[in-house]
Amino acid sequence: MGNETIIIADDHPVFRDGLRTLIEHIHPGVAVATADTLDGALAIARSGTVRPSMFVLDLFFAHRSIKDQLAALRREFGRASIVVVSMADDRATIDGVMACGVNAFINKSVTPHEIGKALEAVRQGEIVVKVPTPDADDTAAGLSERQHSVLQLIAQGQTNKEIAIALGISPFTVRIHVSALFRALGVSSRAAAVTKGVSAGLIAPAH
Amino acid sequence: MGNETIIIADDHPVFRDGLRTLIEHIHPGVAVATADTLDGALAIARSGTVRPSMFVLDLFFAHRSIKDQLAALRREFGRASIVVVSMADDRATIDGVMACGVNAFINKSVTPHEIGKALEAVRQGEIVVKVPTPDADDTAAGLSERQHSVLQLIAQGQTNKEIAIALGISPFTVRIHVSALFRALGVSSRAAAVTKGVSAGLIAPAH
DNA sequence: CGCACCCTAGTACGGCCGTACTAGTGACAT
DNA sequence: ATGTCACTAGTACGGCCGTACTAGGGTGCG
Repeated sequence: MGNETIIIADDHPVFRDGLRTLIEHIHPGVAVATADTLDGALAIARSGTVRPSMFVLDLFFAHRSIKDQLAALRREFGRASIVVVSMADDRATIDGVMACGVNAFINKSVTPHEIGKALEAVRQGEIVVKVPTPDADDTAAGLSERQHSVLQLIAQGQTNKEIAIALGISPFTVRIHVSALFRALGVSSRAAAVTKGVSAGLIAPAH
Repeated sequence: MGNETIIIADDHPVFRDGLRTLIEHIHPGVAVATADTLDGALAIARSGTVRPSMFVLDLFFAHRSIKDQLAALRREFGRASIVVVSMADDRATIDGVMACGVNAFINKSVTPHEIGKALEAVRQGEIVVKVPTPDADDTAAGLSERQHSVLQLIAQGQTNKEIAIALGISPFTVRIHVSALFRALGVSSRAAAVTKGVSAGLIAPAH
């Protein structure tokens, strides 16, 4: 039977151990390996005689997102489930991660019981997104879709002209969105908008 | 003997439980209570017959910092140790928290063993700052002190003129620092500098 | 239908931004 | 003492920013 192997990668030891205990409790019999880096997890995955059945990965390692490496991981371990856990709970981050072909996104504020249920659902083949406050569509606090896009591009340091090209609209229109965005956030500069956006969980310090 | 009470408050259940297990293991006999909000922790603290000997508090609850409430907590529970745990590890955040009169700041990436040692040291009356990479004085990656100050003020959305007033120097000099800062960060706009600073852990999305 | 809201586009204007120069001071190391 | 580096101050200039107007099209609601 249980030649299942689950690999956990998280650079927060307490959370990592908690996750391990949790999985070993709900899935007795499966082999659980842990690592504190994505590379460590990969080393374990490639060295084993059996391929891992599931990855449980933190999205951020030392402030760096592993989002760019998820697609490659998906290709290399086509049969394995990939579960991403993260502090983030904003729509943009979740969408970006799910678009990489992972099986689940679970916020770290979710209770162990809920995490267990989610992992079980993933094992059954389900695609799962689990956040503590289940509001899948409140993209932002009063921000329109366009304003949210503009905010993300502003956070990347793009000028109005560059944003216009990126969105395929006129620079004049971009200005409208920028002004409306500032009004919505209660700020009056790009820099302030970025900090406000980060602290409000609207955007993530990507890359 | 052990009429000691330790109260843990963290909105991440897995981490919270891990912390509880850790403390119960190294300090068998103490009463450990947990809450998922600061208010919950306060309710426990005020209702108990004995005053808690130690608080272990997450700095962020649902993106909101409890920094503003630390000083009041310090006043109300003068005899208790206050330990702040957080994802953050930047100098600005740590300094801000320590200035509130807490006994310790521990980053969540620190190993359970190190956390245990730190908590023990706090119980002995020590002031402890524990981060995974123990470099208490590399304020920033190549940024001078002035550049770091300027970056923080930029993140607050302040103009060069406002920064000049805040630092007591000429707006012209501020420009010099801004340009140098951009060069150091490899960006060319204030907004990009903020995201870069956040993702590099140089600044925290305060308030 | 009228109203609200979002997105679009443009003009005008004052102001701030960011860079490139020059130039002086103090600290610290070789 | 010579060089390096951080910090200070100023001038000049092109460009981008943010706001305030006008103005039209689309969608959904009562």
